[in-house]
This record gives sequence, structure tokens and C-alpha cells, in this order.
Amino acid sequence: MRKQRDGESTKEVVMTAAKEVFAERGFSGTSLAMISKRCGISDGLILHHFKNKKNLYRLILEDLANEYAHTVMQSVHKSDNSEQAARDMLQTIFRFWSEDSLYARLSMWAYLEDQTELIDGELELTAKLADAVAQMQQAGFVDPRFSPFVLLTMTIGPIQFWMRYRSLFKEALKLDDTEPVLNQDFLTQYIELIRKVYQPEDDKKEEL
Amino acid sequence: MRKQRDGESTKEVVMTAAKEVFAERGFSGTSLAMISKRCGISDGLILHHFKNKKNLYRLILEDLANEYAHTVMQSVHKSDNSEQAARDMLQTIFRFWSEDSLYARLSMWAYLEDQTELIDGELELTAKLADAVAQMQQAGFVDPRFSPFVLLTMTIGPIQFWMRYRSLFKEALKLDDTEPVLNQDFLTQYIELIRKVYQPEDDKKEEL
Amino acid sequence: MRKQRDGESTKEVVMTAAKEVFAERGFSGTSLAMISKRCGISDGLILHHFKNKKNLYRLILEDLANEYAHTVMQSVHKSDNSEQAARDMLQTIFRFWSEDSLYARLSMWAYLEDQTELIDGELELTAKLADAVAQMQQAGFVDPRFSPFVLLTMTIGPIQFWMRYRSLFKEALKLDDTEPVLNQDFLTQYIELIRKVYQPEDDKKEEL
Amino acid sequence: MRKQRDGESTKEVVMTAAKEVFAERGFSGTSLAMISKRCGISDGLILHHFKNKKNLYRLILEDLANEYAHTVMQSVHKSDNSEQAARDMLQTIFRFWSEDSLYARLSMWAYLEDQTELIDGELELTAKLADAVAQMQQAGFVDPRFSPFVLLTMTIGPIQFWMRYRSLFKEALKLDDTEPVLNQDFLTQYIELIRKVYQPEDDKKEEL
DNA sequence: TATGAATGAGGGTTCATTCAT
DNA sequence: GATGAATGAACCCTCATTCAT
Repeated sequence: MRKQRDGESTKEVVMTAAKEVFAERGFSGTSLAMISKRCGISDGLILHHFKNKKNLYRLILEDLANEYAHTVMQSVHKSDNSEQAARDMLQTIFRFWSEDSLYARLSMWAYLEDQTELIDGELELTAKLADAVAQMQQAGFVDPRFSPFVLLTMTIGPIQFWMRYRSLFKEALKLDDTEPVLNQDFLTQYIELIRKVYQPEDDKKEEL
Repeated sequence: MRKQRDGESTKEVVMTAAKEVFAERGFSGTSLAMISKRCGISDGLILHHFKNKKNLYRLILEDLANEYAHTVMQSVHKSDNSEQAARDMLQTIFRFWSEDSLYARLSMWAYLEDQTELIDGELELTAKLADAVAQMQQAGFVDPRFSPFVLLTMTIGPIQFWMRYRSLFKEALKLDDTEPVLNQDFLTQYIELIRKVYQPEDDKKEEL
Repeated sequence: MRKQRDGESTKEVVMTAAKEVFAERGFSGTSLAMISKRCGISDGLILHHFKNKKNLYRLILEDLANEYAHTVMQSVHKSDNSEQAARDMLQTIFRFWSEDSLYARLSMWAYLEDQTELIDGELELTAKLADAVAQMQQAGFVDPRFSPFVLLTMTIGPIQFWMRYRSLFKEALKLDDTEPVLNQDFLTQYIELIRKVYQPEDDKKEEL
Repeated sequence: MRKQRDGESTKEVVMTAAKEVFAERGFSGTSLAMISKRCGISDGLILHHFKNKKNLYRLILEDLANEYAHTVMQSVHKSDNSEQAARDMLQTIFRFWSEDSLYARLSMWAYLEDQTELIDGELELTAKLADAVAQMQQAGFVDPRFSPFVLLTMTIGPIQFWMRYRSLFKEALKLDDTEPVLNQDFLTQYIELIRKVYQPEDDKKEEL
């Protein structure tokens, strides 16, 4: 029994719980009863505040999409085309995907369940990132032979893959490191490889 | 009405239909009625053959895992550590993920829904692939500074990412090419980039 | 937000809206939310003023019953037993049923839903009308062979039937007239027929 | 628990019960639970056989409409334009409305709840009846000054009105007769009045 | 007076599963 | 092997009503 009568806080409590459950079981695997149970708020009240299940889901996805876009965008804006700036941006993206597994899972669910809200949020972001890459190409920092979206694919793809398969790797390869160590290890090598990927061929000659 | 009394063929028909529907809507988003409708076999009979819904799902995932492992393994075994062999293997993997979207989707569903059957199938495979990479490192074909599992991540991650986001890229970057063209285009650049990733630093010096 | 703090006007606004919705969808087909939406007053406040849904319905029916009784009664009282007076009364009843479809519908709903308030209102009225008919019989204006309540049935029954089926007739008989024309047309013939019904047999002989 | 496994009989049982409950409380006032309770068949099974509530309702209305149309039509076809035949038809209609109150109530509910199935059934019938009246007018049996649909209104309207208000009359006029007696009494007078209504003016002259 | 937060019951419907045929 | 009748639980949602503000 909830007698606080504070709609705004109730909404927040529900959304937090819902975000978790939706991340765990997806839209159709989640019942209002589950959310209700997790946050102790009757499903009737949840519907009262969010109209219906789909709408609640939509709001959560939008929320998350904004958060992601905002975080990444900020690190893009701060970038001054220096290598360090680029490296920082990669770390931001990496952290977002790795630290908040909610986002990674919800994004996947949304993709599979044809819920386009999150995806739409990533659309704009992708265009921006591609643009940034193109600029870096013009500035001569990035290998110009490859199209920006292929480079982006080479950049973000491994991060998502890593998030999904790291525990599998641990098992398959009988690695003993703890996950944070593994993560750090991966990140170091990953950044070095990304450097290789983006590096113009000319650089190598110069390096010699 | 099916009166053919042929259990085996019935099973196959059901599994084919179920594979499609499960790939589209996941486990909890799929009802036996949907499968029944798609293959024209009463849900009663489906249960008769497969005991219950979960079991049907499990069988499908196992089936698929075997198929994937078998296909990829074959291209690994044919490999003679030459660069061409490596390139062939990448194409095989790429084709598997891109041409049979069923596998890509089911694999994702299984991951999200904590259904380990598919993942287990990929486990063994991953170990094999990592092993192959290690051998290539020892043979001097692959940059030895990176651990095999990071290299694998750099290899397969982009493919999966591409599968999922290619239509998004098309929209975001206002690309006019048809999807097959886009695919081929990507594959070409991707292979070149992978070459860059795997290439030992020494090679570059030699190249000069 | 209504902050007028005028209970009386609020009540009226609610009742007007409620009357409409109840007339359209009956008691169990109407929700407080519908009424609330139509008049812009929160359902909490509606309950505050009317205690509960049933009570609101009851009040509306009573209201309407009074209005009907009052209107018809007036035209009965003005009657001086002349044929013209009788004709006027018929027109009054006809107009009430045809022009204010709210009454016709609510009366039907009330009957079907075993809500006796309206019916009770009509009870008293019916007795009065029967009495009037009896007096006209004694005065020799009306065929004395028939009991007043059968005559009333022959009088009001067709009106209600007409209200309900006129659009059906229009369609079934492919009549092109607009509804007002159809109504007027019907009324003219109807009054003539009612004259036939009430007319004492003797009159006809006299007519010759 | 029903273990008879006879779909056809189950359907019948459900429809009989549903017809009663729908007649009592209308569509939106009836819950599947009520029907389920009355016939002892789980609501799940009801839906299994009838797809959904609306469909069940529709089937019942169609059923009833057919029955009514069939009954009345038969008595029309037997008619040989004689007065006796016409009288028989009236009795048929009267009996249908008075004996099976289910029809009267369901027809009213359907009208109010905008369920057109029953009404549609009556449409065709009305056209047929109007046609029959027109023929009798041409044959000189019926007063030609009135349009058939007004005459029909004068005929059927009172019957429906009577069904609805007879108990009210009993109370208002303090009649002591039992309802069957009252019914018979009404029918006799009603038929005589209808005779008056249809009778051509000429007849009266001839009568003299 | 007026709102809207909160509840619990019940609405129609879907669904996996069992079982008689 | 094959069907579909039958069930009961769960699902999302609506609703009348209560109550804190």
C-alpha cells in the first residue's frame, strides 16, 4: 500500500524498476505484474501513470536514448581532432556499453522486438560520428581509403561484441583474470588496434 | 488435416516454421498458435512431438548451433594458414551471418533470453578459432602483440554490428546503393581493414 | 482545472453530460471517465457530488421523468375534450419522443436495465391519460367499445415504433424524403389513423 | 469440469445460456463469467468456440433474426389476402413478441447498443410486409389512403408497446386480471382496432 | 470545492498444456 | 499420429471508488 501520493516520485520508481525488468526479459517477456512486484506499486497505478505497457516501454527507451546520445555527443564536442581526444571518445563509448549493461540489453531487445525508438536515437548520433570521422580524414589523421561508416563499424562493433561474449571468452579460453582486469586488458589492446585501423598508410612510412 | 502419419516429416515441418517465428519474435513473443498457423499443424500435435514449447525452442537452437559450428569448422579445417585461406574463412562467417538472418536473430534472442544452448555451441567454436589465430601468430602471419580473443572480437564484432545497423547506416548517411551492393562494398573494405588489423608491424617495413 | 467553487453549476454541467452519455450507451456501457471527459470535470469530483454512479443515473432518470410528466400533463390539462385539444396532445407527445431522443433512449435503457425511476414517472402519467380517454368516451367523442389502455397502446405504441424504425423504413422502402419531411408525412397520416381508431362507429353513419 | 468433448452440444448449451443473459443485461452488462456460471462452461472454452464475446453476441442475434423472419414469413406466404389470413399473421407476430420475451428484449438491446445484426434481419422482413400490404390495398381490402409503412407502424408498434408496458398498465389501472387473460383481452380488442385501421372508408358505406 | 494518486476487483482474451476421441 | 475440446493461469487493461492534498 502506497500512501505517498507523489506522482512524480512514483513515476521514477516505476521507471527504474521497469528499466531493469525490461532489460532482463524484453518487452513481451515482461509483465506488469513483474514490474509491480519489483517496485511495490500496483499495476493499476502503473497504468494510471503510463497509460499502457507499450507507452511505459517507449518512455524508457526514449529516456535511455537521450542519455546515450547526450553522453557520447558531449565527448564528440570536446574533441579537438587530436589523437588523445579520439581515444577519450572511444573510452566514453566503451564505458557506456560496458558499465551500464541496461543500455546494451535494452538496445538489443529493442532491435529484435522492432521497437524503433532507441534505434532512432542512435540514428542521429551515427550521422554525427560519421561526420566527425570524415573531418578527421580531411585533416589527414585517418586513413582516407575507407568510408566513415565502415570505420565506425570496425570501431563500435567490437565493443558490443566484447560485451556480449567476454564471459564466453573467459570460459572458452580458460582465462583466469577477473572481469575488470579482462576489460582493461581488452580496452588497451582494442585502442591500439583501432589506432592501426584508422592510421593512414603514409604514417607508417613516416614512422620509419 | 494432416493424416500422413509421418512423424519425422511432421517434426521437420514444425521445426522449420518454429525456427522462423522464434527468430522473428523470440521465445516469449511466440505462441504455439503462431507456429501452428504457419505450418498448418495443430498445436496439440506440436506438443505431442516436442513435449513442450521450451523443448521445441531448445531443439531448434541446438540444431542451429550444430549447423553453424559445422559450417565454420569446415572452412577452418580447409585453411592452410595462407592469407587466402583466412580470407575464405572470413567470407564464410560473413555469409553465414548475413545471408541467414535466422541465425543472427536467434543467437541474439538466445543470448538475451538466457538460453545457453546456442552459446554453448559457439563456445567450442570460439576456442577453435582462437587456436587457429594463435597458430597463425606463431607462423608469423599475424601480429603477435595482440591476444587471439581480442583479434577475434575485432573480426566478428564488426560483422554482427554491420548486420544490425546496415539499414540504419543507409538511412543516416543517405546512401543510395541497394543492400547487396552495400554489402559487397562493406565486405571489400572490411577485409582490407582486417588485413591491417592482423598484419604484423614488421610486414609494413618489408612492404616499403 | 475547475476552480469556480460553484457546486450547483458543476452539478448541472455533469448531469447534462451524463444524460447524453447514458442515453448513448446505457448504464453499464457508460464509465465515469466518459462523463468526466465530456464535461471536463474530474471523476473524483463527480463522485464527490453524486456519491456514486448509480445515484447519478437515478437522479438523471428522475429529472427526466419529471420533465416528461410535466410537459404532457400540461397539454392534458389544457385539453377541453374537443378534437382539436386531443390532436394537440398527440402532437405534444409525438414531439417529445421525436425531438428529444434522449428521453426515448433513456426510457428504453431504464426499462431494460430494470431501473424503475423513469417507469414510475410514467405510471402516474398513464393513469391520468387513461382517465382522460375514459372521460372522452363518456362524452361520446371516443369509441366506447375499447378499454382506454388499449386505445393508449394504439396511440403511443406507433409513435415509439416510428422513432425506432423510421430510418429502417427509409432504407427498406427506398424512400428519398429527408427525415423531417418523412416525420411530417408520418404525423399527418398517423393523426388521421388515430382519428379512425378513436372514432365511434356511430359517427360514420352520421357522416353519410 | 466438462469432459464430454462434444463441441456441437457445448456450443448449443453456451448459446442458450448466453441468449438468456444477454436478453437480461445487454451486451456490455453481460460478462463471460455470467454466461460461464449459468451454463457451467469455462469462459476459456466459450472463447475457444466463439472466438470472442462480440462474435457470440452476433451469432445469437443472427440466429434470432432468422427465426423471427422465418416464422413471420411463413405466415405471410400462407396468406391468401383474406381477412382471416391477415388476422392469422397478426396473431403470429403478436405471439412471437409476447411469448418469447427474449426476442423483444434482445431486439431492444441491439437497437440501443447499435448492434445492427437483428435490425438488418428485420429490414428485409419489413420490405416484404410492406409489399404484402400494398397488394392488399390494390385488391381493395385495405384503405388505400395510407402508405404501407405507416400502416405497419400502426400494427406492430402497439404490440411492442404492449409488451413493454402491460405490467405497468396492470398496476396503473389496478387491473386484477392475470397476465394471460390480460393478453387475450388485449389481443381481441387490438385485432378489432387494426381492422378499423385497415378498413377502406368505402366498406363503411357498404356496411350500412 | 476540486484534483488526481492509489487500489482492488473484474473485464475480455491469450496461452501452454492435458486429454478424450 | 493427429485433432480439437477443455482448463486454469496469466496477461493487459478498465473501472468505481477511496482518500490525501
